[in-house]
Amino acid sequence: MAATGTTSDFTNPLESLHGYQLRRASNAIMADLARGLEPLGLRPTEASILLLIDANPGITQSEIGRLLGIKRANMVPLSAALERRGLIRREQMDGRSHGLLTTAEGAATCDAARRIIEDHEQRSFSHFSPDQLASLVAALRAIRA
Amino acid sequence: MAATGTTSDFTNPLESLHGYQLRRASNAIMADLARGLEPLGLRPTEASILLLIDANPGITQSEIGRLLGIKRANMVPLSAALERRGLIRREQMDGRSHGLLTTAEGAATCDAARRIIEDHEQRSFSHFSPDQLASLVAALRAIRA
DNA sequence: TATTGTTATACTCTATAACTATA
DNA sequence: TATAGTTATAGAGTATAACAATA
Repeated sequence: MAATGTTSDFTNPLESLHGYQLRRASNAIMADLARGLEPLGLRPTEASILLLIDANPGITQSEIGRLLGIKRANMVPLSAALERRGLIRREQMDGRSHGLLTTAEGAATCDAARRIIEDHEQRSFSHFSPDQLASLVAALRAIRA
Repeated sequence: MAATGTTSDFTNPLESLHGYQLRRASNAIMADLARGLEPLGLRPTEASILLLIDANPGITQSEIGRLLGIKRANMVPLSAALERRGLIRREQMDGRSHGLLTTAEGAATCDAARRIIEDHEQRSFSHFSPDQLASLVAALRAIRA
């Protein structure tokens, strides 16, 4: 075959691996979302934490970590950054734990993030039929568990 | 509801996002594969490079990077580590590029990696029907593009 | 001019160990 | 004893900018 540039002259044995396909798709999706959120100064992880606090006022760092699969220790700089930027605040709970809440600015930023995420989801997944999407999500949930 | 520990008392708005499901599934899969490859002293990225060299003797670093989505600059320490361990060797091509080849030990390690990866794929994806797997791969490829 | 390999560097995410204070 | 928050640290992966040598 002539080197037209449309295909590769190399064989990629990874392409037949489902795990590889999953990783490449995930990386592509996350990179696109990161670009979308950039104007807000939020990374995907920070946005996910903000959404979770907004939906669960008073939730603790540890609880967020459990829900999102983020280690307790790694939650510290993440929530500290959101607090420093005035997007969330802390409220003492029982002496060893604080509940997290969005500030007015945080709630507004959260709304903006939600719109960007929705737009991103539309762009990324609107090509699929409802049936295809349902079976995709079912597969992804099964893989996670 | 009583706090039985079987469900969460919190609402997770991320769960309805396909991108989030994709990332969590990808992270779970890659963590499992990393555990499987650990006895070989290979990380998933290193194993993927080794497989690609074994399937394409003489392939260059830059070509591998293009196929796997790894930047040229980031390929340097990766192939250097494989060479230092005696799993691959370089062969001068045209003065500015070298072809990469697996050594005998590298080919053997590659075989072992392939077996571990196959086992991992079986464990992770054998629950799905061929139809489900085909539509999953089609979806993941579409998302990547 | 474009490409290969390289160095240097920084950022994001993840992981573990260990400590304090509180329940 | 278990949990919440924290500090310190390390390791993967990814990103950009810049350079020399070569095509």
